[in-house]
Amino acid sequence: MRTTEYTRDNMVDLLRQHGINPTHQRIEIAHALFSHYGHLCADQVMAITNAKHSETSKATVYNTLNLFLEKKMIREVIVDPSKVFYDPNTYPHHHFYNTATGELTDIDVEDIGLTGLPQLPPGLVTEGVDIIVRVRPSP
Amino acid sequence: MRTTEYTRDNMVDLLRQHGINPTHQRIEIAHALFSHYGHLCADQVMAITNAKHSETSKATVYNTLNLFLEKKMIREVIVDPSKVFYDPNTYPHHHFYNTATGELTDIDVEDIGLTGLPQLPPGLVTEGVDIIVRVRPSP
DNA sequence: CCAAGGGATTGGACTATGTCTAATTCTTCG
DNA sequence: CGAAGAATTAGACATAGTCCAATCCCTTGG
Repeated sequence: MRTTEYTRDNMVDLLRQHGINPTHQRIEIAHALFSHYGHLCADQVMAITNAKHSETSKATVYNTLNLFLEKKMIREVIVDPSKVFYDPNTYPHHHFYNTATGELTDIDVEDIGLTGLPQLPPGLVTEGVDIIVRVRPSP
Repeated sequence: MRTTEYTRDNMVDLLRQHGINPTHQRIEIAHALFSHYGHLCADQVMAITNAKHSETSKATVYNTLNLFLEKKMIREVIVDPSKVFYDPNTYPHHHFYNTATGELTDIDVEDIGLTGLPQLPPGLVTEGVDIIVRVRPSP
């Protein structure tokens, strides 16, 4: 578990560590993602970065999120057909997804035991395993 | 594993078993899903049902797929941010997802051992557990 | 300091998936 | 037959995300 504070200076370092040129917009977007440690979607990221003064366009938000993904600085979580969540936690873990509220909660990878994955067809390699536990309020 | 043939007559029975009034369009859509045993998305379903004569509108395709989901006659698989796959196999199982080709392959639930799911916060119940193994061609 | 070049950002048009609505058609049944 | 209710429809609409050409900005060399 990370204990770093998510200052803008630390964001600059983080970006550099991932080979990303730290620009104003990228710093703000990284800060939004990491300081609201959680699971934001693109429009939430945009709302947060533009809360005070509108300074980042939709195109840049999407460009930047995709750049972060490519450089593996963040991860995407696909649980809702209508939008992608971006997860600043790249340490292996899984998720509870509350289908009523849309809330995502982490499950530590240590907490789940997974055995007996079938062999892959030849010529394929595993990119990752996502476990999503869909939950809802009891009736 | 089902061995039934997916004739239109059998589709009528299947619809009735799920409390769905079997209309022409619903029979065709069920037939498309079950005879192409696999994982289709809405536009593929529409293309198949309208292959010979165009007789089913986009609205009906979506209405019907959502009705089938509601009645638990099929399942949705959310792995691609841009579209939903519909899965006629409602027996518990998981998926390989080939991120390069978009291909989905079933993993029998018996083949995977899953232990130690963390306790749910009170007031929540589990709807289901989806395991997605993302794979890609080895480089 | 200035100018050039290249990367970053931008508005806005565009695409694709999916939803909504009001009008129409189909089916059922007295 | 005729009324009522269910199903279907075309097309407008909503929304997430992509694309592109124009502009901006930052760095570097002279």
